[in-house]
Amino acid sequence: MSSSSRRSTILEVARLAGASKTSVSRYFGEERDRLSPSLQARIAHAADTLGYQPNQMARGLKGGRSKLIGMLVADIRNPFSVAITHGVEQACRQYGYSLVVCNTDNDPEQERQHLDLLGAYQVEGLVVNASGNPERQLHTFISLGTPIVLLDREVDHVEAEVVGLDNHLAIDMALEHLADQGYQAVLYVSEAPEQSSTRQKRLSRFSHAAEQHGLNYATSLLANSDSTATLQALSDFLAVHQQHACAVLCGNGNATLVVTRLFQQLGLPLGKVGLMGIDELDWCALVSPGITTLAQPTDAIGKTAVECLMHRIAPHTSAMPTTVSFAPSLIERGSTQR
Amino acid sequence: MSSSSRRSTILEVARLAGASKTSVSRYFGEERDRLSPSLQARIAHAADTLGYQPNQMARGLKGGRSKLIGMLVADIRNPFSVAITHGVEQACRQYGYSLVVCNTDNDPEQERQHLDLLGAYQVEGLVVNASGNPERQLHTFISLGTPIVLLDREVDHVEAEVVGLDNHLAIDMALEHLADQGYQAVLYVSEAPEQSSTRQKRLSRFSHAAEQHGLNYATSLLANSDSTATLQALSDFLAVHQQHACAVLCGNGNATLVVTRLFQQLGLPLGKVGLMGIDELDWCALVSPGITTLAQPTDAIGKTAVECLMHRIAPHTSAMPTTVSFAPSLIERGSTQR
DNA sequence: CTGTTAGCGCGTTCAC
DNA sequence: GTGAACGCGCTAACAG
Repeated sequence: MSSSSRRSTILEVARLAGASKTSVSRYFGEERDRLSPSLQARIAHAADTLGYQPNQMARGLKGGRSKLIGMLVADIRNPFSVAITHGVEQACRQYGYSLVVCNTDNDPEQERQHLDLLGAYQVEGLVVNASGNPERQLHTFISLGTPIVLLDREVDHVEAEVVGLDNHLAIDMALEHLADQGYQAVLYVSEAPEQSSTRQKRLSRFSHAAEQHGLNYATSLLANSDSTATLQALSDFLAVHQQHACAVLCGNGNATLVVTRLFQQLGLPLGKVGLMGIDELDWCALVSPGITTLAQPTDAIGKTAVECLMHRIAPHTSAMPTTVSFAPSLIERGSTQR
Repeated sequence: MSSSSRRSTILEVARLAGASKTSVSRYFGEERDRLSPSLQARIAHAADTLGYQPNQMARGLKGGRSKLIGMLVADIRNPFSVAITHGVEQACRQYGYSLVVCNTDNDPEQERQHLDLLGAYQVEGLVVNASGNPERQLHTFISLGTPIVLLDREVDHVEAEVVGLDNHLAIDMALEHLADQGYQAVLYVSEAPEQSSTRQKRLSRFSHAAEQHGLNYATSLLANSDSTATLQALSDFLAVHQQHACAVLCGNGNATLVVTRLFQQLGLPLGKVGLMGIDELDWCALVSPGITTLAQPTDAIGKTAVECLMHRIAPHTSAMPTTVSFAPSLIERGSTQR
């Protein structure tokens, strides 16, 4: 049991190859060109028979190059977050970095802890989908020269690139589609906007744009784990506007889930009462006649976030934009077909 | 810009506190009792004003204690995997460990790379939801004394705890439920079982148990990205057994998704033709009249996996079981109501 | 092209 | 209780 044969070190490889530590280090540090072919071969062989692998910890110690990117995710169970994370991870790997994903479960306290940890592991860059307002900690990263990218949510007083959806455009597209389809009254359902700049933007844009389109409208905020308030808001809305064609616009995937449940509880006919959501979900096509959504380009968002980081890690001097917003794409289904 | 004020070191804290490195080290190494109260206060203050944080890299270098757990996930976009990952992460944090999650996208090559990386970062334990058969690499971890836990999928020739669902029980429960509901013929739809011991077990148990229950049955394997073969299999099955009450049992969440789409394509009435799936999904209640599922205790599975690791990292001498299987819970809905 | 010499920041004896 | 000295595995000068 547990023979526990130590991991072999650079020194052992060097000895076995009849070379010096430096040469071995160079061999693994992408500087092979500087080594004679014969030396390379000897080192390669030695490393192979010893099963040697450079110790990243030690490596990071010297140059501060941990080859680690940290990512903070507010809610890993949200399919949208998962999709983004997937994109971020792919991009990191492509650049030779590994990703440490920390889920905060929307808890600022966990967020703080995780940020400390990521600092302790010397991450070279940070992708932050904030759940609170960890200003102070983010500032220490910034003052340490560690690049930060904000994902989907801004953080007060923290200047960093913000990568995400073009929220104004998304709301505009949604309302335009709903208006085109002949809906005259729209209820916007959102999760609590306090901690999310994105939710705030969508919400405020909604009122603005709804007026522009000459639509009747109202908004409703989702309580944490109880949808009765929204149920009430929904039936009230339908009652008030019974002579109009009504629709509900959901601010994100979770809202869509909750509202769809409410539609079923109330026995509302999808389409007759319109339903549309921001964020595409696996099952939107399955709830007949299908739920119309605005899909976010999650891979592009994730990839862009990492690219921002890389530009700052190895400064390309090219000035980086301060905000990168992507356009959603409309996936039209029966739920907005009257 | 980028004032880049270095991260402060233990030495600086020591100086500012008028103490020695050792004392500071002890202070952060859970040996505070050995320090005089006044010293503790001085160190605390110094560390605080300097914003000091022990460098995990350097820490790990000496004793090999990276305080890192590595996790390999075959498909991070599968909600089931996400749920498990969530459980694993929670448990790690609880034990003071951080989790490095690596997604392999079911690609053995990525799996190999990620394993090398995790090794390089000196993870103290490994939770593996394998996508290939990385025997060799897992063995080097084992011979290095790094504990491994297999999640949901076994790996040939690798002896390690396997944590997951009790697959036999799950299939038995499903068939019993279907039989109880009066279904007489069941089609089992599974993803390709080659690389997954779990899929194999469910599949083989299915035939066995179906016979025991005196059911007519057949199986169909899902092609990667094309469901026409399964569509064919499904209609054939229904045609052959048209005088029987038919049902489809889906081997996992993805199968459920695909089959539900097929039901809609074929206009099959849910319930009239039964549908049941292993893995609970957000939307199973939404596709009316609801899809009956067997839910896995994902948090418990994740937590147990980490506990196995911890038992081996800090040996409690208590012998650990070699397999931990959990029972699923039946969530009954309209799709199995004739 | 290659080897030598210093540390990186920290934990750990072992003395005081 | 406390501090000095050494070494973890590696990279970065600086030689040769």
